Amino acid sequence: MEGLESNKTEQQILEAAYRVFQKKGKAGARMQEIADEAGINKSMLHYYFRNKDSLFKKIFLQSITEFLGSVIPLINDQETTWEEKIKGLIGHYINFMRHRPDLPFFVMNEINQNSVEFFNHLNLNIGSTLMNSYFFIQLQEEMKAGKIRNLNPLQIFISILSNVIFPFIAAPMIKRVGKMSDEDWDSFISQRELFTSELIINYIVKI
Amino acid sequence: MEGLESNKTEQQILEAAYRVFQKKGKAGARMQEIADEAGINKSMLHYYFRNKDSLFKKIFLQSITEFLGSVIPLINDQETTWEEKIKGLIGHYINFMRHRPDLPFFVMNEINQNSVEFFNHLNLNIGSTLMNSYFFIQLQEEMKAGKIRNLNPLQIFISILSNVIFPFIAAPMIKRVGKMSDEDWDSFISQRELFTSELIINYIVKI
DNA sequence: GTCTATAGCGAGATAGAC
DNA sequence: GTCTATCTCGCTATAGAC
Repeated sequence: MEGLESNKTEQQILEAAYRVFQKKGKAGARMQEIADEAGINKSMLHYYFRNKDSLFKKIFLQSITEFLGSVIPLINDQETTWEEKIKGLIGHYINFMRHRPDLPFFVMNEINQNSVEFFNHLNLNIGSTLMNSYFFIQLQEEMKAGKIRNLNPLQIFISILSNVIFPFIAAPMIKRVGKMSDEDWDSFISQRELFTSELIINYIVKI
Repeated sequence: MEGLESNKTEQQILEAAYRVFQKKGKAGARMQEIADEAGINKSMLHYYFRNKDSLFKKIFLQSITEFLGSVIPLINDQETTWEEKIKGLIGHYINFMRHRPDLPFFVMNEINQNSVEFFNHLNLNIGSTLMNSYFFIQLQEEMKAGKIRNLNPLQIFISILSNVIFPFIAAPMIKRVGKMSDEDWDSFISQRELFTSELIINYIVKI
């Protein structure tokens, strides 16, 4: 029973820390705020996670894994065409960003802030995974066969991310510039999914 | 003479604050670090700018103006076609990001952190400027005439920004994934300029 | 495991000599 | 205008009772 209780507390802290760190960043987050958000005494944070740094590290690792890890099955799916993969990636990230609008910003911000060593240290071999992915192989084969435009697959992949993630990062600015209500924003994002799919695929296939 | 001296000191502080705030963000920046960067005694920061908040406000306002203001002449140029404007925008931002890779990230981060009121308070009427720009008018006319695809001009504009700015925001991640040296990165960015131009224009013109 | 009280320190801000 | 010394406060972290 004690074990369960402690797990519950620990879990509440983690969930609160997840929200606060992503919203405020490491430097801007306050241990007191995390404690309040969790409805738990501040000293419990230290009891379970020793200090701010190690709590942050846990959250950051979880965040970056969610952000990058979720695409791996998608890009290595043997059953889908490259075109379906592109649509799948765009749909996945639109959906992801709708639920966690702060996450990619948080991840990239902290990578920029903390030394690169820290980032290298948690060795997520995303690199080779992406460059050797079935998605990239498919694209290269189609290019060799002259069926699609001859392009750098990494540029294609970055374009997908750019078009879907950036709008969420710039959301406050876009809402203001476009004088959008929350419903306007929702439909803008729905439109964006289609827009991006067509934008990218159209460019790739045109000879 | 005194006036000149003080201006010089003030200027050095501003330049140092510009760099430090953009790199570390408001919460992460230290007054001591700004002073060191400027080669100037810490108390001088308070002498000239009263406190951290007001120094930050100055830098933020300058940053957001640089970021948004520089495009206004471009999108309202009466002498260029919509196609030239797109190429111009892409070229401008690639060049801009090369010299100030931290700026857009900084601006958008602080907009997210600080309350929206603060952002509203510095009323830069970018909104109506963009939506009523000559660029948007040109696009709408071409659409009405059936010469280009019928699209939301704001989606087009956001796509331009996304494809050019996001890669710089995600630079450390991209470099790592692509195992890039600094020269690799440079050529990736050069390639990106062409890629983005073709990507966008190709989609717009295809009937 | 959970709480209260408090130590310790870093950072922003000020006082005051020059 | 510029410097040194110092105040003050907020935040992380710990001690210790229960």
